[in-house]
Amino acid sequence: MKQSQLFTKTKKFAPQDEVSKNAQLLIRAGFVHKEMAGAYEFLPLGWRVMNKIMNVIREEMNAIGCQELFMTSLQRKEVWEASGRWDDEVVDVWFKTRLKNGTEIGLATTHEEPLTALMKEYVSSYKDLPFSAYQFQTKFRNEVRAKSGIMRGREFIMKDAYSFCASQEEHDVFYEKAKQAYINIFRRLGIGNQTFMTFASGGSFSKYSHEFQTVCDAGEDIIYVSEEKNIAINKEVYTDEVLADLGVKKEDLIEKKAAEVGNIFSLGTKFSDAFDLTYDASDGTKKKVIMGSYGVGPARVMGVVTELLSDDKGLVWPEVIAPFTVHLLSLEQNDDAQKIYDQLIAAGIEVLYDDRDARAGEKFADAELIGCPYRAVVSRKSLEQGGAEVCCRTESENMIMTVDAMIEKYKN
RNA sequence: CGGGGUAUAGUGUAAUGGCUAGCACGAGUCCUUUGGGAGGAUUUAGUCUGGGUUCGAGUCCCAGUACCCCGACCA
Repeated sequence: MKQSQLFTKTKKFAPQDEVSKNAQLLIRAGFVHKEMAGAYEFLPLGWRVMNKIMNVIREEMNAIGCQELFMTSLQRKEVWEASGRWDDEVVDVWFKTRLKNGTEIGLATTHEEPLTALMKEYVSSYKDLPFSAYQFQTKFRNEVRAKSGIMRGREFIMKDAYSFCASQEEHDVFYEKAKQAYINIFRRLGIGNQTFMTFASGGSFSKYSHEFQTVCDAGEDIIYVSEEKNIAINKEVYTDEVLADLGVKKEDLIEKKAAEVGNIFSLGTKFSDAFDLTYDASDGTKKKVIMGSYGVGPARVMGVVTELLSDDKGLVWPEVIAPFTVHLLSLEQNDDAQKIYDQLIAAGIEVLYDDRDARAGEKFADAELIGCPYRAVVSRKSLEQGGAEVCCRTESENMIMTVDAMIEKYKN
C-alpha cells in the first residue's frame, strides 16, 4: 500500500474530548473514527488489524472443530420471549425497532436464542452431536454510558461461539478444548503474559464461568491474580469458599484492574429447556442438549493491545496483527525505493510504502505513530551501503539490509 | 439511571457584554529547503440548535441536542 493513496492521515493531536489512550492513539494514527459515543468506524489501517485479530481467532476456533456461520442481527420478538429475555426489565440494553408492517424486532445483543431455535431444525439424534458453531457478528447494546474508546461500544463485532453436546461429559470435553483455544488466541495476539483465565460467577448450571482478563488500567474489572497458578479470581466471586476451591491463599493474590477480552460459559440446559431442544439418545429416550457459549471481543482486544503495548511515540503492533509488516520510507523522491517496494510486494510481504513528498521527520514520526513492527528507510545513504536501514519499532538500532535479506526475513 | 462538566474552522486553542472573532496545526498555490513534524509569501475555513435579556451576545438567562467525566449498570 502506498501511503500517498491511503485516505487516512495522521494527526498531531487527538480530539480533546477523547480521554482513553486507545482511542486517542487509534484516532491520531488514522485507524478508527468516532461516529458517535460508543460507535466507531474502522478505517483501512484499523480494519486490517481487526481482520488479523479475527483470523487468529478463526484459526483457533476452526482447530477445535467449531464451524463458522453468519447469523442475522435482526431478531424476532417471539424467539426472545421463549427465554423470557425480550422484556426491557430483564435485558436493559435492547435496541428495538419495527418493520414497515409494524412487526416489532430487536437488534442482536447476543445470539443464544436464535441459534438454539435454529438448531431445533437440525438436531434430532445423538448422531447430530456434538456440534459447535461460531460467527463474527455485530452486536448492539444500548449501553447507558459508552466509554473506554473502542473497548466498550454500543455496536461492536463479537466472536460468539455456541456448543451443543449430548451430555455433561461431552460438554466438559469441549469446554476444556475451548479453554485451550482461548489461551492460544491470547498468546498469539501478544497479550498472553498479561491475560489470566479468571474464575467468575457461573449462573445456575455451573459453579464458575471463565473469563479471560487482561491486566490493564483501562479495564473495568477487578481481579485477584495468582501468578504461581497463572489464574485469577473475579472480585464478584472473591470469597473464602472460592479460594479454598482453587487452593489459593489470600496473601498470594494480587489485586489488579483488568479488561475482559473473552469469556466461556457453561449454559447447561438453560436454553434447551426454553426452546425444548432435545435429541433422541441411542436408547430411544429424549434428552436435553447441553450448551455452552464462548465470546471474544476483537475490538476490545485491539484496544487492550493498544493500551498495553504502545509507547510515548505511538502504537506498537505485534507482528501477527500489525496492519503491515514493513513500513518502507523513502527519503528522496526517486525510483530506488519504488523498486524495493515492488520487490517486497512481489515476494508477498505486506508493506506500507511512504512515498509521500514529505520531510524525513514527518515520515519517521508517522512510522512510529502507526507502529508497524519494522521500519525500512531508503535513502542515498542507505543505497550506497547496499540496501535499506531497517530497525524494529521497539528498538532504535539500525542495520543495513539488502532487499533479498529483507525478503528472507519478513516473508510470512 | 443519579451527579458533575464542556460545546468557537478538519484538529488544538484565544477573545472585560462593544471595532471586521485572533493564533497555531492541517489543507490549496508558489518559492526556498530536504535524515526527526523546516522557512517565507498567499489562500481556505468557525461561535452546536432554538428562544430570551440588551442599543449591542462567542460571552448573560432558559430550553433542546451532542460530547466528556464520576457512580450505578454490563443479562
